[in-house]
Amino acid sequence: MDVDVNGGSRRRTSSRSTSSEQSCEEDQMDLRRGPWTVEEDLVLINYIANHGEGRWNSLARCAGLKRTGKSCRLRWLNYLRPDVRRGNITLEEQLLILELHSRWGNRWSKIAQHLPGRTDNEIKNYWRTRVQKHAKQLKCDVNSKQFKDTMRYLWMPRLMERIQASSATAAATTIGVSSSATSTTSVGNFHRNNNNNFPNVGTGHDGVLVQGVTSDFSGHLAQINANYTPENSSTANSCDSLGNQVSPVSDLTDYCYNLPISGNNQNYNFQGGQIGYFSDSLISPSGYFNQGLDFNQPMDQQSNQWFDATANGVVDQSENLWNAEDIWFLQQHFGCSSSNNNNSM
DNA sequence: AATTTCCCCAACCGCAGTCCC
DNA sequence: CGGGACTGCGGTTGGGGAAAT
Repeated sequence: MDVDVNGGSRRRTSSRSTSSEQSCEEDQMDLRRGPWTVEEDLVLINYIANHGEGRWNSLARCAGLKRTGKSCRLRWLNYLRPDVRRGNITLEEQLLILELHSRWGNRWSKIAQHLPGRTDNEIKNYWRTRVQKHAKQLKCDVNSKQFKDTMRYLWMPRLMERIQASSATAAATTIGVSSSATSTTSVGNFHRNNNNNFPNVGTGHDGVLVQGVTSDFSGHLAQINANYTPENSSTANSCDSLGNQVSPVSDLTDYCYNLPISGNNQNYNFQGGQIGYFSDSLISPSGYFNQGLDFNQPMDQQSNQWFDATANGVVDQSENLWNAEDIWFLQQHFGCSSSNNNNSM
């Protein structure tokens, strides 16, 4: 991401308008807009390869591109730059986006700094198309506490569990041992590790005070990301036709999550990865687990009618963040009603 | 098969911040 | 110090492909 890492990238190192730049200025008439052509891309790539980036307005003129400097900059940074990472957002990246967005809000460029190769535009699009869509499905405002808690207590733990599961599977595969998602790896055993080598999260990076829920969760993130690179991501192990990495499970959709849950109000154990850290490090959303529900009662006995409807495919579980049990849970605890059988977009 | 609707994402726009003259 | 030029950021739009009807 293009940021003022040292406060100096915007600093002009030469006088505003050199003679060579001025000689180019007559080329700036009838500016083009809209999609870039292959020829334009090549011109821009070649010019930057020879002259470097920056000074976008003069670059556009001198390269002979009938584009604004802003357009050239955007095209380069979001598409042509060699280190732009293409393909689906991986689970790790999704988790990181959710975590960082919960901390910083719509600071896309800042979030993008922590996802190498991803652009602010891409993250922004991801958020708008995926996250906000699910908020609408739940008829929650994406900025509401309800939805944020939903992300924190359902979505993010789920992501972590999926990452754990795929990591365990990959590891077992590597050593030739069959494995299942019920690995002995316990998410609940994660603890803040300030020695992690993922420096950007969980350790007060950027002057952000990381504490409480965020702190501990960031510790988990740090663990997850300590060994993460785009190359070794457990979920980025396939490629599309262009050779770009594509996550086989890039969305929060198809995972069958196993409730019911422990009846303890805050010791909220999910099958699979053990999410016992809720009781220690995460603050239970007020009252969410404390409404007298019998979690030990089978889900389908509690909500037969609705469950049947979802099980019959009214809810497209392959494309929804929330499976039937989740939505039931959300209805019970958050007052969010599912709109999966319609489209509120 | 044709049409409509939905969804994704590249690109644009406006604004604010920064730098230099 | 003010103003113009430039850059970067976040919000928004619209084209095109996919899915649904």
